[in-house]
Amino acid sequence: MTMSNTAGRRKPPTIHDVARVAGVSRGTVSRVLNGGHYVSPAAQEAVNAAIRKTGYVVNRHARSLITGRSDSIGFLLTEPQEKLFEDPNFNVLLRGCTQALAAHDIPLLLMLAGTEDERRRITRYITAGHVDGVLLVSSHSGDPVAEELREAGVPLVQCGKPMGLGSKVSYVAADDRDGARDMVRHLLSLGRRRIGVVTGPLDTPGGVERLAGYKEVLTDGGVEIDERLVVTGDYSRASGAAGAERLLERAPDMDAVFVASDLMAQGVLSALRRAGRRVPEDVSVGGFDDSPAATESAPALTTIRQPWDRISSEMVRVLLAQIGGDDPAAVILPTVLVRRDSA
Amino acid sequence: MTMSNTAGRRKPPTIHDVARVAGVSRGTVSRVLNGGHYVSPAAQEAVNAAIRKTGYVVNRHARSLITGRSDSIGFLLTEPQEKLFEDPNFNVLLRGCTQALAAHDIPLLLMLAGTEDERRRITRYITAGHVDGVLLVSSHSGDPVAEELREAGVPLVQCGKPMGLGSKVSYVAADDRDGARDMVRHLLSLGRRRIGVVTGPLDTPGGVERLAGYKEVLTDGGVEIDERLVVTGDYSRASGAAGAERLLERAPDMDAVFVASDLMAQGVLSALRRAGRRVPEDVSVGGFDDSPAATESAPALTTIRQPWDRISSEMVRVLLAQIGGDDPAAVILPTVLVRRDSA
DNA sequence: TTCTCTACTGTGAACGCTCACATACGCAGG
DNA sequence: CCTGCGTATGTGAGCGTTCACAGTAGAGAA
Repeated sequence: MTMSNTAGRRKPPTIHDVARVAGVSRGTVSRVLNGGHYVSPAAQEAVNAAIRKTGYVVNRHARSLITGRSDSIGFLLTEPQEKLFEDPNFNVLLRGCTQALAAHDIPLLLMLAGTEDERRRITRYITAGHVDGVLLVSSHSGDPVAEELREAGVPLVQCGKPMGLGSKVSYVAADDRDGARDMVRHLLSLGRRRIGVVTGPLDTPGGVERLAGYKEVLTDGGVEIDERLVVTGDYSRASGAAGAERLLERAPDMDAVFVASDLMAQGVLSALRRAGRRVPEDVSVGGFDDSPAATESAPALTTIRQPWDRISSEMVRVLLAQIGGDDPAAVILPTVLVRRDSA
Repeated sequence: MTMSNTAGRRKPPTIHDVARVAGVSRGTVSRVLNGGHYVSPAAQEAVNAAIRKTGYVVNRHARSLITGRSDSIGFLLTEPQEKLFEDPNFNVLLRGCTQALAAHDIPLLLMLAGTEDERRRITRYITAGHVDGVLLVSSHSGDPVAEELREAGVPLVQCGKPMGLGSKVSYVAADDRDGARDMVRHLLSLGRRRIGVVTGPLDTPGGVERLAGYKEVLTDGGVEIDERLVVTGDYSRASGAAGAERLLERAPDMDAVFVASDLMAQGVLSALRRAGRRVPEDVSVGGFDDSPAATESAPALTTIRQPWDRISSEMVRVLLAQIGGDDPAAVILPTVLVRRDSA
């Protein structure tokens, strides 16, 4: 990393310049910059005018050097990174977090830890205090990064419920179980009784919880659980198609499928079409996520909307609170059933 | 932005600690950290051992304060941000840039400038010198951000050829025109003669260039340009469907379509299906991008692959070179025709 | 020897900011 | 009158680096 100084950019004004122009001291300028307590209205105004006039922008490095915080936070993805391309939710989340942080004037550092090497590098970077906190996307269980960061005392908020022991780590998640309940209840209300399910990976809380909601509602509704109607996918489109094929093979009388993600549901739709089943006439299909893909499929997917915009803003809120000294917190947000054509 | 210091994180070791442990001075440690010139092998080794022992990580803020560079770069998206969700290429690009930078130990700051407010805030942030350079994604013409940053002397690399006057701004782009040529040549080789085109927005270089390639090959091949076979889309799936409908209406004898993006091509495929045309029997369809969507559609899309991984790494290379003092550079990378089922 | 040159090492200053402290100015109460 | 207190302001120190400069030591040349 060798970068020489760039020619043609002139030195930006410092707090000193502002103080001189405003006719006050550095201290007063600094106080105005940091909330304006103990500053007379006259000085306040003079400083603000001087800031406008000089075009002053605070030098965050100098500030960080003394405050010990970086005023920046990391967005860390430890999933294998193909997920980045397959899952549209990731985009919504990343955008939401970036904007929520921007509102606090905090830059977001994007960190991708696909390989072991990257993981080590990033862990060092974070624990060295170069970010004040971390927004973590990592649904798989046993992720050592989360544990390592937690032990190092780095403020941390996970997206989605962590699997491990209820270790004291903050997280924000949609109510997976309740969303699944809503969908399966909806399928029941349509008169369906042979309801299949394509779950997510069962080492992810989303996979487990959505399956649990499915079983709960069926049991409560007096429908017996048939394990032939339960298959596991990995949230990919292909695994959805494969899952549907397996379901049709094991339970040809299936009249509905609850699919734990929209992407998988797209695969399910293709497989059903190939098998000659009409959706929703022969088989109702319910997805999960309300991703953009949901409206693009034919027929449009009935699905469970996860409130991604709220998830991202809550993640940021919880993280900043934790950085401010609050205890870790768990936030679970309600989902919404979105009725379209597939069920 | 108020963040109190977090409890429970202890002070990281400084260059002083390393020097003490290694039995040398700060200066020597600093020299080892910055390339190790004029350091004896013995001192070198002692310092490295001390670094390992103490777990020292350089404090980038202190370094930046004196060097005047931030050793971080910004990834700036000025497109309306729905593009972020619709366009899978964006993901590939973002990931590629992050990783290419990671190899240089440079963090990437994600900046989204959707609104006017955000634009101003981000421009201030950048011109204040808080990043050493900017990777810019902004295909629309007349983007004032690019101009503003250029005037401020901020090293800048655009993704895609900028529209404006050949102003001296670096960019990295795929060879749009040549890619279009390849595809249309391919369609001609299949015996198609009534070849329609759904272009991108004509205020983007991609839109213009791909259309130019299309016209070039037809003219060279002795096929007369029929303006009824030319419609303009906006890279969205919906605009592809609408475009195909308009084409069919104006030229029912169309036997092929070159679509300027895979996403639009998906819309075209749906529209053709709805109109009862078989692909590729009745109408051949050629896309552009080779996005993940290309293999997911039915039939799988014949398309032009843009070398996104190389685009991102070249963007980073060019930007770092420019930060190092090099002149702005333009890089144009070759595309590849990927034959699948749709043509 | 003495002088120069090269390779290496240590030291003080400075980067731009915040924080703790000192100070100054009313204005109340004793 | 002095004391005390709350508000408002200025000042010095120091955050952890790098950089320029001043050395030091040893080798080779005069």
